[in-house]
Amino acid sequence: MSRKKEILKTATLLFATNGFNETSMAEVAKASGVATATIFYHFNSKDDLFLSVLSNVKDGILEEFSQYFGEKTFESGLEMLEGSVSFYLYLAGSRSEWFLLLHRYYPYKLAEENETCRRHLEDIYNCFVDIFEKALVQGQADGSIGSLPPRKTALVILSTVDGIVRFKNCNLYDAGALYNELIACIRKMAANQNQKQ
Amino acid sequence: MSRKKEILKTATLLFATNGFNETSMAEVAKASGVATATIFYHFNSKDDLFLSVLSNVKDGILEEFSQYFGEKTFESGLEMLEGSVSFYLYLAGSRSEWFLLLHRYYPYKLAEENETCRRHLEDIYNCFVDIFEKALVQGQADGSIGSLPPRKTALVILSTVDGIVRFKNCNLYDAGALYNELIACIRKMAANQNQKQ
DNA sequence: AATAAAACTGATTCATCAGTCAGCTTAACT
DNA sequence: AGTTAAGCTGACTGATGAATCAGTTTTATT
Repeated sequence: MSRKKEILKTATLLFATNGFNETSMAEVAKASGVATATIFYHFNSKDDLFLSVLSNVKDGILEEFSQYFGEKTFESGLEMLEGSVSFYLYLAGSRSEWFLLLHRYYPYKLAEENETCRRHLEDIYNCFVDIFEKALVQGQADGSIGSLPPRKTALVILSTVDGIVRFKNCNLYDAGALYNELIACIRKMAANQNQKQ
Repeated sequence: MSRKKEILKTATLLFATNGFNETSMAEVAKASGVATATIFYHFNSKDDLFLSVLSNVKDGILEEFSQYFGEKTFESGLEMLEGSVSFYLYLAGSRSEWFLLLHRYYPYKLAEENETCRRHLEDIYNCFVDIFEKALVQGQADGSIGSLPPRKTALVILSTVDGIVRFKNCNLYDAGALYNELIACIRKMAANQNQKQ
């Protein structure tokens, strides 16, 4: 792996686990096995490094989801919804550094003044909401999902799933222990209640 | 107001809006209209100041909820659940600094090594979950709420509501715009589906 | 082999910040 | 009025951290 990629990978992990302001460039350098000045050769500033990290995370998330939905087919919109939620939780476990990073405050703070950062975050969250929305719309077409506003309901579902991941990241409650109840709640919330399955 | 309380109030606001590590003691001092050394006269360290802030927030939250449930009575468990959710959202708006603080990462980081911090956070989240759980149990007794595990379902509901507040705090989506859908989702999720109202 | 460009680094700079301390001011009590 | 303690402060310290820069090493090209 090139030095630049090595630095990016290390920085992602450190920013995610310890936070942006809590991580010094010297730490990133040491953990990457390079001199501090080397980081500044590859990245203009600490913020620039952060934006590259975030861009990488975005690419990773979009890639993972497009791959999952490229391979998988679903019997109904409701199943697609459940699959999406499950995959979100799976990803939050296997690529926890991505979600830890997104559950810190720094990205959103930076987004207030930085167009690029704002766009990355929008892309990521639109990806999430779009997927849930698509499942809801498809479910309404095939009759597995009841009548409800798809975009806003997708946002409510995202906040539920995202909230559970946050609980895990903050050591408040284990996400795995809530998996069955989460799926049950989402099913009741979305399923077409006139048509018993 | 005593100087000490003035400092606490200012620190709460600054830690909430800018973050703990992003706020210097000099800033807190200036915004409180005292000398930096004065803060160290009243508080042993920056962490000690933070713990006092968190303790204050805890007292405020517990007080607000006990007051709300002391005044209000509900026709059914389902109505109590909806009332609780509404009050949570109302509080997250009127006392946004409390919830901003709780949506930062520092408290949870500190909780890993600090018993007092951990206890404060547990008290706060137990307060939230207990309220939702109590509503669910009551609703199951009066028939307004269906059969579901109350504690875990309460946690799922908390993550939904908390997730929506986080979206608002991160400027991702307006909580108010999702209010109706949130209530609708929670109703479908919890309501006794055999007994149409 | 010579040359140029790219990659990398040690040493340094300048700013910031948590925390200290010696001494000053105010309030309370006798 | 005198005494004491609590409240408060300006000036300082030592540590840390982002960023710079002059110079060295490596790589690619001719």
